[in-house]
Amino acid sequence: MVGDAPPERRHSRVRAAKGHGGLLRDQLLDIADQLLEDGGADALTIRAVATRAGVSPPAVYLHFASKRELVHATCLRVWSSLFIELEAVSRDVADPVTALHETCVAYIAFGLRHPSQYRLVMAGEATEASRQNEDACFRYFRDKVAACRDAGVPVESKTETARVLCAGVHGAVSLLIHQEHDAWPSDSDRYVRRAASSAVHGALLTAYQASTPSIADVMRLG
Amino acid sequence: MVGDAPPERRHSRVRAAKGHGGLLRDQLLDIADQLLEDGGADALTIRAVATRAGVSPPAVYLHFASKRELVHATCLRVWSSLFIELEAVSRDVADPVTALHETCVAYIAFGLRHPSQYRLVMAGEATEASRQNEDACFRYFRDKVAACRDAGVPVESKTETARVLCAGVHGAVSLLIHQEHDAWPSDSDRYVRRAASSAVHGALLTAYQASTPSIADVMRLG
DNA sequence: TGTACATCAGTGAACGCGCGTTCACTGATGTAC
DNA sequence: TGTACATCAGTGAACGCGCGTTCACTGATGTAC
Repeated sequence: MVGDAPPERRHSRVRAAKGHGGLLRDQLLDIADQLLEDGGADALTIRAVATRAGVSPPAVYLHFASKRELVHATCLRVWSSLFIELEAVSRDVADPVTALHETCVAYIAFGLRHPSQYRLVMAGEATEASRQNEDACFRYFRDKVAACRDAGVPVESKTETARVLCAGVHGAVSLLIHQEHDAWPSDSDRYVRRAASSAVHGALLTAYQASTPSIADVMRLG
Repeated sequence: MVGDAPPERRHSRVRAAKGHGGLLRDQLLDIADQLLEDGGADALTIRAVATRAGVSPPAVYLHFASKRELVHATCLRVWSSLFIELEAVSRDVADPVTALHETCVAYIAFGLRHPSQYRLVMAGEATEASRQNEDACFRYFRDKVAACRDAGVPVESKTETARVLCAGVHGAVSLLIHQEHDAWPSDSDRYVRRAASSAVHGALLTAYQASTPSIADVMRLG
């Protein structure tokens, strides 16, 4: 190297105009989301967010009282976009079982499309609001199950059935996102639909057929 | 306080006899397991293990080259005890579908009995050996599915079927262990059997019935 | 049987790291007089 | 129109924490001569 390197500006972001400090807040949340995508939950630190925003670490505290609150706000965004996708997908489906299935497909697909975000909201430490969202999600599925029952599908307990259903879709996401991406099934769409179908069939079948399955049992169904 | 407190011995463990340094290794692994149970993965630190063993932190390095290796050894223990329980449960079951179901029950029950250990091996960073164990576990389930097919159950792809099955049982564990313990279903045994039954029914049914489920579809099965 | 010595199972103090967080300060900008 | 001032959006340096890990050292013990 010849000569000194030019002194680098570490904090490159231009300061917001006087009434518009809140602009940084939105940008920080975008960056938090991006960091999750790039490096997982461990990459989501106050310092990393600040650096990528071109700002000093203390600047983050102008908008979030603690790291916990930043993470919390990030989680709320994830839940919100999940709910939007879920609601969009079954809005015009008349058959309640098909609607339930499409909901499951959308749920699993969302999880696989946003693995780090999914891990964060499901496996992260549970704040009060995040648990409320989990509950809301559970109730969403339970209502879909209730619609099936109203249409004549025999369901003994919609809560228990919804629980097993949630276990199925959650597992379909969770199983994959905890593995290397190159171990995923080649036909991702096929896997999603199959897992969703299995969850729906399994949950609804077990809703009134609670005995230990045997081969005669299974053969009769097919 | 009157007078000085007696100088406390920070490292209380009596040193092992000369040829028996390896005794500490086993004890450290027991303690690692216990720490997981008591405080989850975050509580598993070199310092905590050493402290609880009544030993200084560097002593741990006499038996494990790094924290990673300690964690790895802990994981291997977990896998090993899981396999033992899985194999015990279906050894004398003739009906292959029932055997599969009992395997699922044992898997889910194991996960719920050892939540922190389960999280560690499934959600922790994947070492080479831990992935080999995951593979072995998957193959175990796939072989059980193959046995069902050999007995006449129509299964198009045993790999895909096993994948969906694993998703089901994994989800049944994962869904609960990421929640507060007091949000768990009151009748844990009932939940386990129901989830296992759902996973088996769902996976085997979807093994040849891959179309989008509808209400007519479900009614016909019941 | 005595003794020098190698070995073994540890200790104690410290290092460096990245992290969340705090604190005193700054410099531009809109506003009241 | 000029100017003092309050406000706002930040900065820079530092603190304390727990962590994994290293390094020089120690003291008991079995063993060779």
